[in-house]
Amino acid sequence: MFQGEHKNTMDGKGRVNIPASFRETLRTRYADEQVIVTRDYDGCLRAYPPKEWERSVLSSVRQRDINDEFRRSYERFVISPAITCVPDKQGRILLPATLREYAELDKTVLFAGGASHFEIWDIARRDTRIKEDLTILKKGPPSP
Amino acid sequence: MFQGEHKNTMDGKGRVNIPASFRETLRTRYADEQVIVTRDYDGCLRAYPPKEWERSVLSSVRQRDINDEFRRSYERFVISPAITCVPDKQGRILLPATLREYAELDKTVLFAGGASHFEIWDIARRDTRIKEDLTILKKGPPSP
DNA sequence: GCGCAAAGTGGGTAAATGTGGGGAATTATC
DNA sequence: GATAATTCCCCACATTTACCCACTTTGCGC
Repeated sequence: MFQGEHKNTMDGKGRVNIPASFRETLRTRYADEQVIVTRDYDGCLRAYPPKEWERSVLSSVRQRDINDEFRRSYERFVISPAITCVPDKQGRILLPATLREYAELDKTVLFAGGASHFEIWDIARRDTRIKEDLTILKKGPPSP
Repeated sequence: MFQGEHKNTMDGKGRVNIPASFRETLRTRYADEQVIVTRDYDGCLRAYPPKEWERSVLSSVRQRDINDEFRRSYERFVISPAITCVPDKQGRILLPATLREYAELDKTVLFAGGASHFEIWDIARRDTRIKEDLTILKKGPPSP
């Protein structure tokens, strides 16, 4: 389980440290170090352990018809920019320029745990997003 | 597996470097260097390792009747402009003028990984396309 | 507080990757 | 057949990445 929010700083080379607790989860629960990072359509990046990537992303998209509009968009937007990141000796990953630009990451980035994945945010973006979420939540869930 | 998005620049002669990770995939997974490049009907180019070209393009089209309208269009549009590209010593391929013009490639081009092929895009075209994809994705998947 | 270990940050250097261009060989054009 | 254009095959250089080491900061024990 990836949980909690952690701020780490990205250096000039585009390297960021994965929070130790997330690395711990990767080791113990997935017997793996690497993660698959891609963009999320809320403006952040998402990282999955390879098993989860296969289980919750690839396999679900494959159930759709190959010419399905949603599937094609999803593949272009989510699948194709995905890259496998292997942490270096210090536990850092190098985020490729294209993903960094998309998520507007600069110095301080925020790692946010999800159940079986985690997100990587630019702080400012996350803040505005959280505010939006708050108003959505206060309205309450849709009736049905 | 071809994965990730990579920006490379095409020089005045029409040469572009294939991203190193794609070349790596070609070597290790296909024991080959060359790729077959053709047009895709989303406005970009598509490159296949020869084996995949045979497996996922040629063989599937051959299953259609030779007088089938779709097959005839497909052959004219996709099969016939295809050319085999062999990387030079630096790992670059020379894209023929006709394909370059079709995809409106000029300076900076984007290589986007697919499962068993990759695409070559003009950045601006890809961006507008991605924006469309984003609105499709935010609407959520169709009810199945 | 003090000390230790773990976590996080920064930078140097060699290798790998990407870019540009010259000139010979080949092909096209008239 | 001569000339122009294109392609191929080198070499040289710039940029980026991988790998290593060292330092600072944080958390936690006594």
